[in-house]
Amino acid sequence: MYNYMSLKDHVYEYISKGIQKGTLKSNDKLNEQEISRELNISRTPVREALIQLAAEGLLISEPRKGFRVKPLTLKEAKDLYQIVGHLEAMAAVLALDQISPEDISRMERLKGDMDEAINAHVFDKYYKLQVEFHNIYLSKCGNDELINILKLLKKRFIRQGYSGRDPEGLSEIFKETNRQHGEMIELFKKKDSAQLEKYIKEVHWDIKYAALDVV
Amino acid sequence: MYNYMSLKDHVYEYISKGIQKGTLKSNDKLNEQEISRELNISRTPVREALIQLAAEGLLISEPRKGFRVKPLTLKEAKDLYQIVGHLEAMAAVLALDQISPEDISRMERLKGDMDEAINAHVFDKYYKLQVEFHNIYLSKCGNDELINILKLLKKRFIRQGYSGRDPEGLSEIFKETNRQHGEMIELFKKKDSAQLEKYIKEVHWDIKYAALDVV
DNA sequence: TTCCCGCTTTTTGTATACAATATATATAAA
DNA sequence: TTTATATATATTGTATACAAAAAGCGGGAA
Repeated sequence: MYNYMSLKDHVYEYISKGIQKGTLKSNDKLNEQEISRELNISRTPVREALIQLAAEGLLISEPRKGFRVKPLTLKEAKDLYQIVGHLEAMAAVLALDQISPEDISRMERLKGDMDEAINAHVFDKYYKLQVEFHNIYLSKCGNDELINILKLLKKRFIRQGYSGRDPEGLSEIFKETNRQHGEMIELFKKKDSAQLEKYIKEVHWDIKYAALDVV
Repeated sequence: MYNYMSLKDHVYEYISKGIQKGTLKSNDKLNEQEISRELNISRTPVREALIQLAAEGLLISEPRKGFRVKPLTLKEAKDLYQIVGHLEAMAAVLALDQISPEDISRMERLKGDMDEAINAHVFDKYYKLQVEFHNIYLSKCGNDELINILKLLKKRFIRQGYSGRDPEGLSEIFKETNRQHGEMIELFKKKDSAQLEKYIKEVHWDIKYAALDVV
């Protein structure tokens, strides 16, 4: 059996998705019994999932009170952005020697697709493409722990989709971030590691963008 | 009740310490029933602790097989060292403006104490002092998430004490790392952020030291 | 009203029970 | 002897049960 998923894992996905989609909001209480009723399972796997989610920073656990969705404050989002920026920069520098011409082409193609998505105002599509873009160099950095940590950290500030937000404002911001993707491609081509590191850290993951993820 | 600890938390500490002290070694199987017998509790809090430990990277979980102590390979230790190096460097730079003359004095005092500990071959003492030293600037970096992440990461490669290892070899290495602590103090004094970052990242957390933590 | 106290209900934390899978053992065939 | 197969045992995953603490509620006192 290849991808066996325990009930705990299902609950994990369920809550996780709820936080991302925005159905679960900051500070929302997670009632174990309620969840077990919703999924027609017992409380045991529910509690196990909640403990895991708390360990990963998505929930906070208050002894004898229960679990709540960890609120993402602006301060916390900025802190996370800063960390992610540093680690992404590190990954890019590590990947620099492993990036193939095909990787560069894929990045360029993705940049084009992203522009289309932005113009069409399909922001969830843009989001997915952007993940793919970053994953190209992450997957070549050679540091598996780094890849994992970044995945967990990013999970913490990606909440709810972009629906119901000002499309023009988002467009402007994403046009700029995608322009930055272009710059990054250039730096990869030039193999300018110092500039690449600085650019990713200080420009692309500038904490001013953190506000975007705070709900 | 201030520091309420659930049974789950006790198990967490128990296993956690076991890994650090070396009584639990890489790939050791964790039998839930056995642990619950040892601590005179039921399996429920045991499982909860194991899940949390797996989420934090200390254990690995194999579906329907159970939990094992995650082996720390040289590759993994190096990967973690590299990440910690980058994040420590980041923290130091962030802390630079917040470091007071008193902090510097404390660091200098600690450096002296560490030299004493090394000369007396009391390496566990050195270890504790060194943690305290690094915590001085970490606590002033202003990024709480960073502090947390570093704590978790370090937990993963600190295994078993230094007893039963060549004291002369350890002495030599620690003398050098403590000399580096001195260099760091100088850079803090000079407020030379670029050099400080580079030094911590490339010298103090050089991956060649990773081998020290692999058992 | 507002605050406080005691009672009831809910919810968490833990123990126990049981089903399903994995592991170990024994037996038989090559 | 080795390999394969059947059976017994141990272990995990999940459900249920229960005790202890927290939250909710109603009635009085200020």
